[in-house]
Amino acid sequence: MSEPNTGVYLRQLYDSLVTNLHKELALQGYEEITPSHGLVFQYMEENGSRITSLASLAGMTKQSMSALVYQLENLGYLLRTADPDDGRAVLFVLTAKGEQLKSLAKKINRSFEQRWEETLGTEQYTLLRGLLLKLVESA
Amino acid sequence: MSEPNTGVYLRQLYDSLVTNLHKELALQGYEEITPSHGLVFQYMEENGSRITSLASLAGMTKQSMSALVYQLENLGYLLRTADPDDGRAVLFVLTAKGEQLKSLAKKINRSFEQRWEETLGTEQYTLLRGLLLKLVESA
DNA sequence: AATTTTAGTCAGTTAAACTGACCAAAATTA
DNA sequence: TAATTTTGGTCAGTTTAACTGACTAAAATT
Repeated sequence: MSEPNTGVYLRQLYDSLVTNLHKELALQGYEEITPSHGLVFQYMEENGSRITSLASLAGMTKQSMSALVYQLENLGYLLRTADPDDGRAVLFVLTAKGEQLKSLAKKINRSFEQRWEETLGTEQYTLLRGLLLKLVESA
Repeated sequence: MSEPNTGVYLRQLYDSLVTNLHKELALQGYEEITPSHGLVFQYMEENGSRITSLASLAGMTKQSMSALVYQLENLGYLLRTADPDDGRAVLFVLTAKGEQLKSLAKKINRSFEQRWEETLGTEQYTLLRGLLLKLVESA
């Protein structure tokens, strides 16, 4: 193979992060949590989110997002409440269990990224993040 | 949301690359090619690859890889030949159509990355690639 | 008041992975 | 060299996570 494209690097790094996260979560008893559940935690708003808004943030259909939140609700990570302002809508909020998982996941990812930071040095790692952010924002 | 982790950036950028690639390929008539087919093209060796080796490089089971190469064979991108040195094995090689697709995909990705390079400037983009490579290699 | 849009569900489909059981050829070991 | 184990691959069936289409009811618009 000649020069691998940047995409190959991006994918490998992202995969290693996700694999690590779910391996660690499984070790700590959260075996039922899958990568796609992560999207829900990532996009949940403080005072509750609607399926439609989660779906649009995560870039998937509301039917698919509906399935994800239904699973998380049944597993006790989310609570379904009625939206006081809109009789059609449903608001989901994180339960205590949900908050716990979210902060554990954050911790696991932070410590994994710590290894990246150590590999490059803090300065270079900050630089890397800045460059990535610039690309994300330019899209 | 507070500071997004680096993984979020990596995923967004990778997704945009893949989405662009398959949108462009579809426009040029390769609608039948899916992201997972890309793994085959990425890991194919010059003088033919075995299912087992492709599977291991791509990090999936041989059954799954078997399905992918079967599809690509039926679509005319791969040719199945017997391995002269091993009666159990099968060698797949790219057909002319397969080579064409591979080089088109490369071109599309290169020009997409070109936009990233323009956003950051060549120097910073080279730096970014170097940092990513360092992380990939440290794994 | 009638119509259209929006939030969400139900039902069914598809894509892409998985496991388990198996066969035949090759490699290893006794 | 014969018996056993490993390896390359297939077949059959399952699972996960997405999808589309058709629908209901509430809200917003005309």
